[in-house]
Order: sequence, then C-alpha cells, then structure tokens
Amino acid sequence: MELDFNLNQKKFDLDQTFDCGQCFRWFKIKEKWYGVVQGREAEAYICDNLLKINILNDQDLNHEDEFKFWENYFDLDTDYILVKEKLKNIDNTLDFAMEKFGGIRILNQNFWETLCSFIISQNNNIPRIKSIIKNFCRYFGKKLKSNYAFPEVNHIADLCPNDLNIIKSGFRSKYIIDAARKIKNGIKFEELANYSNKDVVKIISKIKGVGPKVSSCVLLYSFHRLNAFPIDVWIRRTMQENFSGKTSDIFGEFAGVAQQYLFSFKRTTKIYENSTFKSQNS
DNA sequence: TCCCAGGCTCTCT
DNA sequence: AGAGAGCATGGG
Repeated sequence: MELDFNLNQKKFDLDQTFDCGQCFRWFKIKEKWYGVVQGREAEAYICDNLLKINILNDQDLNHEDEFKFWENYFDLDTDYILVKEKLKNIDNTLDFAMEKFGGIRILNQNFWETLCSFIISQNNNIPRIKSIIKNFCRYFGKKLKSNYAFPEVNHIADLCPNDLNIIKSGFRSKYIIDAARKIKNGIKFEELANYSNKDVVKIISKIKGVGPKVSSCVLLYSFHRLNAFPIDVWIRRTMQENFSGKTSDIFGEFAGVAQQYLFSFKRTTKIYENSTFKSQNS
C-alpha cells in the first residue's frame, strides 16, 4: 500500500526525525528509510515535497485508516511553524539548533514500545540501544515479511528476566519484565492519556527502572506532551553550559521540542568534534 | 586499562 | 533528602 502526504512546503526532515534519538527501529538504505511501526513494515522517503509511505506487508489494511495512522505517527497535524515561533528569541543556542534541526517532528509512538525502549536506553549508548531492541524483536516478536514486530506485552509479561539474556539487556532485563507485567495487570495507555503529566509520571514510576528521565521520554514520545522535558547527560550538560541556573520553564509549553533540537545539536556537534579530533591525529 | 553511554536502585548518612 | 556506589555490556 502506498500513501502520499503533501508536506505543503513545510520543513520536514526524515533524517533529522529518525536520527534524533526518539526512536530506534528505523534504518536507512540508499536514501530510503525502513522501519517497523505497530506491525507494519514500512518504507519512507520524501520526493517532490511528498512524504511517501510504502507499507510492505499490507494485508487487510484500510487505506483511510492507514492514512490517519501515519498522519498521526508523523505528527503532521501539529503546526511546527507556530511551535518554532514560540521558541524563537529565547536563546541564541536554541535559535541555532532550531535553524539546523527544524525538520524534526515528535513522533506519536506506541506506549509499551516507547516505555520499553527507554528502559533499555538507561546508562546506554544509542548504537547499543538499537542493537538490544533489534534482538528483542528478533527473538520475541512476531515474524513479519522480512522483519519482526515489537514483542507483545502479554508475551513478555510471562517471561522471567533470565529469558532475556539472549538480547544482552543486562541489568535492565528485570525492569523490562516488570514493565510488561504492570501493563498487563492494569496500567492502560487510554486511561493515562486523561491524566496530568505529574500523575502519569507517578504511576509509571512504580515500574522498576523507570525514573524521571524515562517517564518524561514516554510523556513526550508516546503521550505527545510537548512540554515534557527529558534530561539526559547531553541535555544536562547543555543546561549547565548554556542555561546556567535556569530550568526548562524558560522554554514554555513546547519545552520538549526545544529539548529535541538541543539534543540533536549538541550530539552532532560532539560527534563532529570527535571526528575532527580523530582526523587530526590519524 | 579506564571511561562513557538518552539512569535508576539501593544504601548510608 | 541528598550523596554515592553499583549495575551489564560494548565501543573508543
């Protein structure tokens, strides 16, 4: 099934959106992105100002429903021109980051997958997070056409931590199992969606291995609370270096989007510095 | 060999 | 309540 979304000359960048650390299952081959979203194996690319989604395992899918699904997934209804307008002139670093990474969209991702992925992310680096999640799907997810679905929460709830040894998630295994069991036994996305940020955090923090960072990632990437502000080592550094003594309050209702621009900016700058350093010394 | 990575838990003050 | 060690694993 092929779907076209008119971007209406809006700044939208798949590379920036998939590489900004909010998702871990998209990979790029020759200018096209491939990923698995809620059991759909998809190909995504932009051509002539159209976002093109090609669903490779499209049995029994309804065209209209799929259109709405992907429109929501890529957050195409949110007015990012307005978001950027509101974030403008707060700070030079943010203005610069926003100019460079303004094509980012905050995806609307599945609750369980997001929670689980960010549990895995703790004290970990992005390549390894991707590798663990890939193996998690490979060994515990349903086989699709050429890839695997994210594992079913009820299936994982019935396992024990040692069963996950094969994916090398280390000390996080027990957290993954606890998350799955608590979701199976009552934590529901649809209910949490009615709660305030604070109450969502309070509830999902009862899961072992879920603290302020993981819960704010879930708020931002799954509940689409654009004011949620995940603080990891990069953002902590940025706040110390560029916003000394201030909190995310200075960014207002779209602090989470600001955070995403800053994270990408800081990380790529660091990678650039590293590669420059290496080439000078090789 | 040591340090770091989209942190959190547990223990000790 | 706040500080600090420990945690699995792999890359640099």
